[in-house]
Amino acid sequence: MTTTRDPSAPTTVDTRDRILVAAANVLARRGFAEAKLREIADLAAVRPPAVYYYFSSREELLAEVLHTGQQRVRLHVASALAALPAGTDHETRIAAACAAHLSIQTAMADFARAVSRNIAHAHGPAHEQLHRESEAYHDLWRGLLSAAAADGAIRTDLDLSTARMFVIGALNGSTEWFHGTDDTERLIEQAQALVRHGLRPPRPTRPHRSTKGSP
Amino acid sequence: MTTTRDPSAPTTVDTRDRILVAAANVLARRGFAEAKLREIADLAAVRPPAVYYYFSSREELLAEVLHTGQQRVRLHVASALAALPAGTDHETRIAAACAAHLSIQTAMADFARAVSRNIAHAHGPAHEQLHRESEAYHDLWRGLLSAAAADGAIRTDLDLSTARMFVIGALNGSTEWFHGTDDTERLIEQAQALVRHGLRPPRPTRPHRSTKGSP
Amino acid sequence: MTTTRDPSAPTTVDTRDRILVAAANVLARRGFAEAKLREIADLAAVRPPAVYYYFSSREELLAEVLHTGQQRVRLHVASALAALPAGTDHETRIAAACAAHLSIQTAMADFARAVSRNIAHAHGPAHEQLHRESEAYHDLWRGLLSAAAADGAIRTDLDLSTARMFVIGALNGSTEWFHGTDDTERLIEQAQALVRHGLRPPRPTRPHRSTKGSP
Amino acid sequence: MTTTRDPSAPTTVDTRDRILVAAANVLARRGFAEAKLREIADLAAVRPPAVYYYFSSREELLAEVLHTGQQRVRLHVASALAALPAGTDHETRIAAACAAHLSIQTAMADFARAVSRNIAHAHGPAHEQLHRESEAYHDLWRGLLSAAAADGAIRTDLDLSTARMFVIGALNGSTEWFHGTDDTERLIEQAQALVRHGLRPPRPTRPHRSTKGSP
DNA sequence: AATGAATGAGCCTTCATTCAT
DNA sequence: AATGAATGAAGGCTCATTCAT
Repeated sequence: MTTTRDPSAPTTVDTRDRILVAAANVLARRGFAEAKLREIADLAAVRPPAVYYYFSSREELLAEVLHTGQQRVRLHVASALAALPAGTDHETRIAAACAAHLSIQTAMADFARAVSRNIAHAHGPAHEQLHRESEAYHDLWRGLLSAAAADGAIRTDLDLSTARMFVIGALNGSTEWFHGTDDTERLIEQAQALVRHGLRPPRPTRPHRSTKGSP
Repeated sequence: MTTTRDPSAPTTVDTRDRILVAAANVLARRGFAEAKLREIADLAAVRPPAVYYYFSSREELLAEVLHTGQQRVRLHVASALAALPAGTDHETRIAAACAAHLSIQTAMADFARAVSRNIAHAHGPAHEQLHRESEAYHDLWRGLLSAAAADGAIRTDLDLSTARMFVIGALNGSTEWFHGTDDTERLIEQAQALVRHGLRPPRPTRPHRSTKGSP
Repeated sequence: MTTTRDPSAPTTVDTRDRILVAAANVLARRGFAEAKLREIADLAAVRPPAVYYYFSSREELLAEVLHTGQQRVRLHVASALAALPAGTDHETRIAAACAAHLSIQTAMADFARAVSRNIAHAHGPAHEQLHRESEAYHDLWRGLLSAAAADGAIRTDLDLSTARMFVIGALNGSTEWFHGTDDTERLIEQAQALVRHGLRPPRPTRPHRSTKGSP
Repeated sequence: MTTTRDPSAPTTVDTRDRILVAAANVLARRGFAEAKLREIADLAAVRPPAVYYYFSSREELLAEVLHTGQQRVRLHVASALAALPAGTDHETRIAAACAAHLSIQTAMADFARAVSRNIAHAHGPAHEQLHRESEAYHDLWRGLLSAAAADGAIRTDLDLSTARMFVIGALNGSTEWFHGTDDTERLIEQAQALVRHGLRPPRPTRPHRSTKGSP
């Protein structure tokens, strides 16, 4: 009856990760309250009590999934923007942010879905952390858009806040209908096209050499 | 026997409705699995067993909330489109659909949120129904966009399916950040602007000669 | 929405009886704890609260079913014995008791089964009454057997108490396997044969000089 | 590590068995629907959820009690018959079956009562199993009686089916009135006497020429 | 490093019963 | 004479969590 483990099998570190990944999957599929420790443990090939060796509670495990999912997206987008050559025009920067968001979101689909499908119902201590991280991501976009607007790269009839919410909402929403098996490049192009034209002023932005050039 | 009703003496119809509305609220705030009958009953000012006088189970109650939420949006949008004068141009029709969607979504915020926050986790018999209704709504938009595209009212680089998903996703997503206390008219204008420019071809849509030839 | 009743329909008295008969049926089929007021009411074509117009509680209703079932058997057997000509021999009297028991038991199958299947689990105030009535029936048989024994009509190796329990047990047990559609006369003959030979002493009882002369 | 077990430290096996035995007792006393998990758990000295560690549901637990109760009786009677010397005469075989039945029934009184008092109300999946096991036991007796009848060891006026039902019914019925504190040997003798004479033909069974011819 | 055994807390659901009508 | 509406009480079951090992 002893469940001897293959010595060559994943070590401790792997187990913690297996549990985290399993939790992301279950959390995405079932939702917060329906993400049972039993199903997570099954998926991670351990018994439920094993979870408590790595996480102090179910709540903490799920919170880590959500936080990881959120943070990775923000960091990935931030990296992508940082990697752009200095002086890259606003439209391109925004497009790059879209691409990075969709790219990481697709690559970490379970984590991304875990976030988008459960953040609304988060409560307790985890809620604070999620809110902060979310705010950080929005700050990133806020900067992106206000810089663009300052350079006249966004139509003046648009409210930057509202536009930002719609754009991020559209990107996040794609986890619900876009699946990894589809063509991610194409998804990105479409999103970029919609966003670019949705925000772009009547006349193409002058390549930004400054604030406002005179005609 | 007076014509005025004693507000403290709810009738049958009121009770069922109170429970449904309460369920929508709790379902939106807590999520499917955390929508406890106890909280719903408290909100409806009845004792939990009373729910079973009107609904055969918690599951059925919540399913009705979701179905109602979905259906109302679709019917409202369909009505709005039907009310447009024959020959209305495509851009205007799409804008009207956006307006109707956001308008009803704001008016029935709890139901709308109950849907958008829980449809991903629906399972069992309810899932089927939700999927069907959702499909019907997408059919509506599919028709809207393909008719527009056929008349050259949508940029040719756009994939209609993907564009549709992004647009509907963005509209639905607004339940998460737009609150009834804000200015709904402004929200609608912003959404319409984003969608209009996001989809519109380089040159303004030919004035729609569409239906009837010009004199 | 008014459920007007056909004036020619059964009157009050009938309703009470319908409920009682329905209760016997449900009690026999489901058992005490599973005999739900709802099913009884359905069968009696009334709504559950109507039961309270005729009976003070579910408990009382079910108790009346059990008591009625028990009492009718005893009274029927007593009548049958009383109807025998004075001086009837013991074997014949016992056979007559068997016949009467099986006969009424078959005729009131639901009541009889309600009793035999539930008396063991009776508790509370009803238990007392059932026990008393049961005791009265056993007294009847006690008298029957001890009179027979006194006249040498029962084998001396038999313990009258034990024999009585076995005989009554066998008769009652037949409700479980004998159904009204079978041949009741044949059932009675078989039971009489078994009991007669089971109790009879090696040499046929001297006819007590009564009915039949010897060949 | 000592060979003596600490009575206050029940092992797994003990717990499951304690629960089963407790369930038999409660099932016998209260009946199927009134056999509350709480009372069973109390009797087994565990908390109610512990039951679910060993049984998948209350229904399954109770079903196992009933099945065990039925099966043990059949197996015990079958063993007893198998242990008889080849060529044992029919009357003796039938008497041995009666003895074995009453003996095991007394030894496992709670299980036996659980069966006899609840089998009539069994329903659902459990009913099937109970019916099959019951049928197997009746098959055993059917063989016993028809073999006897074939050798002229049973009165020809008896219907074997009906006789079998009365006999088994009488034996089973004794759980209701015979208690372990009474003299089981005496009970068996009485039952055997009743059955023997009830079935025996006018002239003693021809010795069946059984094992060894008389000198 | 991980588990078998067990439990406290809590929820859905059923049901007998009440009461105004 | 009978019912629609509603409820208090109670039970089965699930689940996160603990702890000795």
